[in-house]
Parts: sequence; C-alpha cells; structure tokens
Amino acid sequence: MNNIPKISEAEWEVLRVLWEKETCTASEVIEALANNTDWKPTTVKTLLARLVKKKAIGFREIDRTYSYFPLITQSECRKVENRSFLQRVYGGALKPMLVQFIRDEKLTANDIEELKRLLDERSE
Amino acid sequence: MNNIPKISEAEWEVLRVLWEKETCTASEVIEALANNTDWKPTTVKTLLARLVKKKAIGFREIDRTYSYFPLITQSECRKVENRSFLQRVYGGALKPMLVQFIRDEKLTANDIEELKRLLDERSE
DNA sequence: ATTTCCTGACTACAGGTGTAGTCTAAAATT
DNA sequence: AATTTTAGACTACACCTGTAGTCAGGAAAT
Repeated sequence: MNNIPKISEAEWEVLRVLWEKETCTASEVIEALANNTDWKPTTVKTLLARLVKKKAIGFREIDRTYSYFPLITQSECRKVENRSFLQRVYGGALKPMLVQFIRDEKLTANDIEELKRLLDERSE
Repeated sequence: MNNIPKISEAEWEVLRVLWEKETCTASEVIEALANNTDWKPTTVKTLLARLVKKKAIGFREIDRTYSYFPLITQSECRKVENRSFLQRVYGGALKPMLVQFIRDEKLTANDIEELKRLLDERSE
C-alpha cells in the first residue's frame, strides 16, 4: 500500500483486532472489543464502515455476512505514526525522544539487554 | 498542571514557538511560524485563542497588546503524548516501540553510545 | 479631526471523530 | 405463515480541527 490513510484512535482499536485475528465478522469484532471498551455494536459497525471507506480494511461476503480483513499492515501503520509522532512532539529529533522514553517508562533488565544488543548491531 | 489538555497538531506548532521564546506577542508568533508554515495571520490567532481557551497558554496585556506564554511545559505535554502514542500504536508495549525506532530511524554513533550509557544507568 | 491600520473578538465552514440510532431486507424461530 | 432477530445501509449530531474572513475600537498617521 503506498498511501496509508489516517487512522483515528478508535479505528486503531478496531484494526488491532483485525490484525490479531486476520479476519473477522462484524460480530466477532464487536465481541472482541466488548472487553476493552463500552462501545455499542453500532459504534463498532460505524468504525468498520469508515475503515472500509478509507480502504484500510476490506471484506468478503460469505453467506450474507461480511468477513473483514486488513488491507494495510500494522507495521506500515506504525511507521507512519512513528514519523508523525516524532515530528509533532519532538520536532523530528529521535534521540531526545528515546531518552525520554527510556527514562520515564518501565523496562525489565531483559529489555535493557536486548536494546543494548540492538544498538550494538546498529553501530556496525 | 494536573490536567493537560489535548493539543492538536497545529497547536503544537504554536506551542513550540512559545516554549522556545518563553513569551511572545501574537505578531511575533505569526512571524516565527511564517518560516515553517503557510498560515495566514488569522489562522495563528485562532490557534492562540484556542490554546488560551484550553488553558494551555496565558497572556498579559501590555500596552494594548497581548503577550502570550505557556501555562504547560513541553515536558508535561510530551509525557502525555508519549503515553497515548505508545498505547494507541503499540498497545502500551514499550520495547517493541523502541526496537522499531532504533531500527528504522537515523542515529549517529554518538547517539548510540549515549543511549547505551543511559540504558546502563537504568539497569542499576 | 479624519482616515488608516492593527489587535483582539467573533463568525464561518467543511471535513474528521466519537458515539450511536433507525430502517430495511433477509434469515431464523415459533 | 407470522414474528422476531440480525446484518448491513443510512442518518444523526455535537465537538474538534484546519483554515480563514469580518467587525469594532483604539492607536498611529496625515
């Protein structure tokens, strides 16, 4: 996909379900989201419809019921969000951003080791 | 400030100026933004008014002209944005997020050294 | 003193977003 | 066959956002 559409906060929630399960009917999505949200079924359907319109997801009709599936990958979306977040909040400066996160958020000793390894690879 | 208001993309741009200069008249902000944007002066004034309404900035009248200044710090705002970004895009999982950034974005050898040092501190 | 200009206040307006209700046709149930 | 349930289509609506125009009142210029 060349042109990743803008995904809103609530839409991310829906997409997350589809990325996880690969393919779902509306009611499966509704059920999955019932755990994390208080959304009425119609709300979820609206979000699905909007995602279809944005071409972020597609669907196939099976037996009078739609099965939805993502048309964009999570990794694509993340990349786009990363960039825009980095730009908006840190003016594009990666290091200050990383510093802030490493400082403020929780990391296990293992995480830390792994990140250091990753940084080592990067420096080659 | 306990309750950081939601700052939109365009508003961040304005806030960035105020954080940098500490205090500015509207026309100074307009001028500063003329470099990075194509916004008409009225647009910037609207954004200033909205930020005032959200209590993100304040102003003092001096000689019939307002001098604006931030009421929230950049670091507070960043913290809030960090959290919501991490939640929305990575479901709250910090390490995958860091991994992605370290992999995809540019870092100098120096940056890498510094980050490793920071991680070392963290692991104590 | 009159005109012009600047500043802030108010108004505008389309498109996105969160959140959901209603309508219709088909399917399932009684 | 009649009724109820369901799924998708369409409609709703307030608030946010990007982007800006107009108006009124004092300040500056003529």
